[in-house]
Amino acid sequence: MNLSGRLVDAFLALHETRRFAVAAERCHMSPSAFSQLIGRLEQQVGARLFDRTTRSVSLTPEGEVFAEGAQRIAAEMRATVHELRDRAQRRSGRVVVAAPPSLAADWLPRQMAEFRGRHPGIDLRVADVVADRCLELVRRGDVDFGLNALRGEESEFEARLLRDEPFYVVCRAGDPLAARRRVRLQDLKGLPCIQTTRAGSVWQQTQQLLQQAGMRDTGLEVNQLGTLGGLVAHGFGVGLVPGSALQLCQREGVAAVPVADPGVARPIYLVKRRDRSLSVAAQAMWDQLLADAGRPRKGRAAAAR
Amino acid sequence: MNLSGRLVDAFLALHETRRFAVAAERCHMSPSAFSQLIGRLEQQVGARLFDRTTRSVSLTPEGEVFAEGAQRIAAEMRATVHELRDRAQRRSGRVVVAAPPSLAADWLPRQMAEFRGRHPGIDLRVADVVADRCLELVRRGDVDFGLNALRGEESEFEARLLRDEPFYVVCRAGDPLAARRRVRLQDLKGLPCIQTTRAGSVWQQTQQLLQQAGMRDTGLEVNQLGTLGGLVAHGFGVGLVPGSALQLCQREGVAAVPVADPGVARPIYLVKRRDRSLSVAAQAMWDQLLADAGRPRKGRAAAAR
DNA sequence: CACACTTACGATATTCGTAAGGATT
DNA sequence: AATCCTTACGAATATCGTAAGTGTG
Repeated sequence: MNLSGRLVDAFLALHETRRFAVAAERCHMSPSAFSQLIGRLEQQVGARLFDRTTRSVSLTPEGEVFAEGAQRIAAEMRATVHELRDRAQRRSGRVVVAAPPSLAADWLPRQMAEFRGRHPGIDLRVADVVADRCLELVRRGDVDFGLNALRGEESEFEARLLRDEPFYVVCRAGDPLAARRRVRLQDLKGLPCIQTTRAGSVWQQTQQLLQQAGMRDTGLEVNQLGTLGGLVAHGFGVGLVPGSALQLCQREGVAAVPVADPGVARPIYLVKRRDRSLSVAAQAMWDQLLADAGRPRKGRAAAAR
Repeated sequence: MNLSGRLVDAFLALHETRRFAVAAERCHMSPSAFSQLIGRLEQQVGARLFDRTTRSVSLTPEGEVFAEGAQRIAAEMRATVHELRDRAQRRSGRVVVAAPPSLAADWLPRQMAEFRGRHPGIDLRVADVVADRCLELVRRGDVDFGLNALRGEESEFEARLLRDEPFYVVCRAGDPLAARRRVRLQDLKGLPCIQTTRAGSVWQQTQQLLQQAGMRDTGLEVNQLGTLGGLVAHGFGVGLVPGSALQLCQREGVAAVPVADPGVARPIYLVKRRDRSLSVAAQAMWDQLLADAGRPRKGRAAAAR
């Protein structure tokens, strides 16, 4: 017993047209092949489905029973295949990406807008989370992939470096540092430092840098970069933030200067579960992000002013 | 694009077992063939459905989408095919037969009981109607076939003679006729006659006979044969009824004597629509009735007493 | 190197189309 | 005689199994 979509379609075609010849044509077949096909169908279901004389074709009582099932089967098949085709063609689907607040503030939305232009049918979502939760979301499958400074366990996650973000010192506009085109870590020695939350990747990375640089710990630790900007503006200290986060703390009276030391940068990885492949939609987004990273960098990260 | 039941089953098997080899065996195939089959499926739906390394097999996001549809499709197919198989095997179905009150009173129920014994799953119904409505029910498809003294239009109906029923004269037990083993029409001359309803086949046939015999019209016309029995018992006249109807008018003080004239009989036809075939269930009943008619007649129609 | 899926390729089975056959009007 | 479905039969296609190949742990 093996019903095939073609068998069902043929049945329905004959049911509707009540003509072998017409139904055969609709199914792109010769009348002969079509007749044999109906014969096979009847044999497979074990009952005659059509009463046929040369004059008329009509359903037997069993045929009527089958017709109802056939319609449901055909509908399910159509729906399922279409759904899948749509996803494969990127005409539908959903992509959920986890990203740190810095990237979620501007760069990622820009990417999403571009993606939406290309694939209007795909539903886009973003989970803006601190680094700590990013890998967790990826692991649980709550997001398709994540943008993160940590690439996770090699065995569990698959990561691709998207780019390295330079760090910036955020200080008061009046600060001597603000006049410089770039600074080095050693220049920061003894300066009061405002930290971001420990859950974020920035803290996890800058913690080392601050100690290397010998900066002074103010004890201030903010969850939102906007808060950092405010504290800096009012003289509580300086901050060390990656380029993409600049916009969030930039404001009147605040300046930013890139840190020039080689190797001082925040990597941004695309991270996915190693054991699961991306949906077609997610893969398209992943590819786009990667392609963008490969493009010659335009004036990203509103350069220091 | 052509989904087949096998393809869907294979998909589900692999989904459940997560092993090509095991799933292949469950589908009675070599691992190789199974692999190719999954490959074809993926090609047909246009998306990769499984992530497979030699170590593990799991669904892709598209595979998960497909899995839901596949389960519905498989369920529909199973249900539809089973339903049809059951009907073809006479394990389910329904038969509705139209019959005149006389046959519906005893003979038909007996046949139905026998049929039910053979095919307990088949739902049996009977429409006990006068001859006038019988063909109408058959025409409208309200019944699968009818038992009737009229065979209907040759072009519209297909009829098979089931048997010829002899007529009986129903009279008071004290009547001189009651003592005879059989009578002839000529013996009835001048006797007061009680008729059955004009809508029934009995009236339609006996009307002629009564005139031939020269009986006297009492003006009495009953709908129920029981009424006829009552009228006869109380001396209102005699009745002329077919064998199968005897039981309905038989009672204390009433006797019945067969009419011996050759050719004086009521034919009982099985009648169906010519342009529609019977359901498997109905055909089985039809065949049984026909077979019974062919069997040597046992003491049907509680002989005259 | 052992296991599990895939690919190659010849064998087999289905399915198709052309053409002849049969039935109905 | 015309129309429409079915059967016959060789051809094309699809599917299968054996066996070799490939990648992973």
